[in-house]
Amino acid sequence: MRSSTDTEVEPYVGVLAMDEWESAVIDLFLHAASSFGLPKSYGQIYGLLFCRDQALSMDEVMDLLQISKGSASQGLRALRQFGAVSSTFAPGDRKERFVAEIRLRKLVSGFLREQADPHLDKGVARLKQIEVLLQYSGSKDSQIRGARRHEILSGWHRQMSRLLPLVKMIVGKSDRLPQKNKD
Amino acid sequence: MRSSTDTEVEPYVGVLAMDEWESAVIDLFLHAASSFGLPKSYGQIYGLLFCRDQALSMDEVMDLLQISKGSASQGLRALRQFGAVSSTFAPGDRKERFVAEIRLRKLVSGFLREQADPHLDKGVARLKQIEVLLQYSGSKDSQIRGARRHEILSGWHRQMSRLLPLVKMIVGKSDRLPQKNKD
DNA sequence: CATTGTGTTCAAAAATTCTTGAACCTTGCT
DNA sequence: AGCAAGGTTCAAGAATTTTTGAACACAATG
Repeated sequence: MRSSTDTEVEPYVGVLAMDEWESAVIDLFLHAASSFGLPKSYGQIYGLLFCRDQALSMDEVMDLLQISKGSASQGLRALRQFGAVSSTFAPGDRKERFVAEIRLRKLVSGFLREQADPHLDKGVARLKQIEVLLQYSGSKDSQIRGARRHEILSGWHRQMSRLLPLVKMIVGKSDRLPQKNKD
Repeated sequence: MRSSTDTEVEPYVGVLAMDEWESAVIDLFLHAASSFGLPKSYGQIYGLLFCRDQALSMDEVMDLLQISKGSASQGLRALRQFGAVSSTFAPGDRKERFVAEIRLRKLVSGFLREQADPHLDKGVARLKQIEVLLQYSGSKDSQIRGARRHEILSGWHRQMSRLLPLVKMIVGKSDRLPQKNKD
């Protein structure tokens, strides 16, 4: 009574349905994702997994969220990269199943690792590049001005480099809730 | 020797030219902007102003950056909103002139104020909405699961609300460089 | 070793976001 | 009031990003 080729003549909310509150949570993460500059589908996928107690397969994600295979595959891969979902292979089953990471510390540090750290690294290279160009600079005046700007940027870079680890620390404090904490 | 209707038959890098290091700085901010989810033109405009000692008019920004009137206008408005640029009216001149805010603390707090704070506020509303939907929820089981998720999200929200002011504080510390500091 | 179940890739389509520029305000000047 | 300079708006076009789905790869199974 739940073959997956059910029909396509009607709205088809999926054989596997969601509660309204789940849709609201998914919507919340959809908006959160796009405000972080991530594709909306990433947010949806994370949101769905966040709501569920048991791990879901890619098929279930596609079905519940009504998204394509490609989106599901790419989204799950990216989320795993961030450390926002982890996967398990149920013994005796070929399907990979996914669960959401719900420890804020892990989410934040994964996000920073993937998004902020690379930028800081590229920043170093860019600062060096500016330093080089400064030599060729037109007037002496411009050279001095450029040197000042370079100092400022270096200072900013240094501060950001200090801030990020601090954020990772702070967010970790008192992460646990009254509920069970499988750490 | 520097009329603004000069020619349009050649590449036209602008009568007002930039040094190479300035282009590199502008490029740096262009990338930074898009990694913050802001339009690239915002980054370019900020970068240009960041490089300069004297305030620039909108015309000069358009000319140097080769961007349209609309982009310049909107970009400058948005940057002012963030507190990333400020404008002055030179006495006896109708043109508005712009300078970049160089203090990292100001930049960060402006960004957080415009981007993060609104999200936290909307978050409160969303949490309430979820709480409501929870009542209608299908099974008792789903209701309990939903209540747990609601708790988790509330905890996250609380932590983020604590973190942001802290970040604003931390970035402010030792903002000044060897150079003069007009604070 | 052909087949089936699972998941990945990637070019093309769809959706979204950014930029442009012409029309339109507003203000100050004569 | 008429005019011109300075700036804003916003619909349309351009550019970019996201999603899709069909083709592909891989491994386990009969």
